[in-house]
Amino acid sequence: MLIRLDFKSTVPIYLQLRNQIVLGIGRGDLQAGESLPTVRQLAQDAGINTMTADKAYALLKSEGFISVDRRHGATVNPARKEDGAAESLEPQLELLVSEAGLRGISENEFLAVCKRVYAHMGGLKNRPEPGGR
Amino acid sequence: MLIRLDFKSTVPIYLQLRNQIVLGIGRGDLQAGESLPTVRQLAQDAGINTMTADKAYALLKSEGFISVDRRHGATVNPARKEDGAAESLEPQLELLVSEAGLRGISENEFLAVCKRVYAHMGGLKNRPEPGGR
DNA sequence: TATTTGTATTATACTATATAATACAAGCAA
DNA sequence: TTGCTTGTATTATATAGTATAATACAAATA
Repeated sequence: MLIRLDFKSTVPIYLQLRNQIVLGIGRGDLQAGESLPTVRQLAQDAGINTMTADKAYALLKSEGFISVDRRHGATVNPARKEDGAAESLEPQLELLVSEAGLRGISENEFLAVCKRVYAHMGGLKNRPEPGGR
Repeated sequence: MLIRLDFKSTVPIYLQLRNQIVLGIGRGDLQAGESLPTVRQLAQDAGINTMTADKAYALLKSEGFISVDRRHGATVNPARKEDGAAESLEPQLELLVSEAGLRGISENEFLAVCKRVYAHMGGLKNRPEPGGR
């Protein structure tokens, strides 16, 4: 998967890296169970320090999005239902909705954008059962 | 409007301040045309430095959300339609949707949360016409 | 005229971020 | 076993963002 970093951005590199990987999973570029490059490989490809790449992996690991195993390297975790996940979305959405409103975006427009985003994010289709092979 | 700051947070104070004001507008606590406290008043109320409060106002001003006039102080701008506003939402929503997906939230659940948020955000109801006094 | 306003300047301190240079134990391949 | 790669940790250093304090000033107000 191609990682693109913006060194001019105010967003820290390790966070950009983490976000790109999350987006990669959302888009379907990265599948559950798939291996991620080693921290050294990733750091070299992106032209950054090993510890910065490690920081991104550590964050993803702490969020439960990837598993790091010395034998298999880092692998993508399958989506798993977290308690109160929907509720924890609310604060972020409240801010986003408020900003959108100030920019003249109506509720219907907002929902339309959400649906449009889902339409081209093939990575997280509703999986029927986690047990399904 | 009550401003609540978390000094333990990694989110900078000036950003928390800016977000709280945006949320206040979204909720309806602050109406278009309404005056905001002076930077000195706000700084004193919140127990922070004047320049930190100023930084929040400067940001809100640069975003076009408030107007600062030496005669009337800072006032809330009415929502105005920006070109490409809906499109600029997409990157943020893509990330949020990806994160939600990884936390086991389906598209329908996500949309339900959006609607729930809109339901209790009275501040940005679809105004019929900007000219409608 | 005196006060309050937004805004700017300077200096200082703290923290987060990023890098470099190593180091080490666990696992793997020869 | 030996050598290599892995994730991870440590230490040191540099830079930038954030926050504060102490002033200052012109514009506007009372």
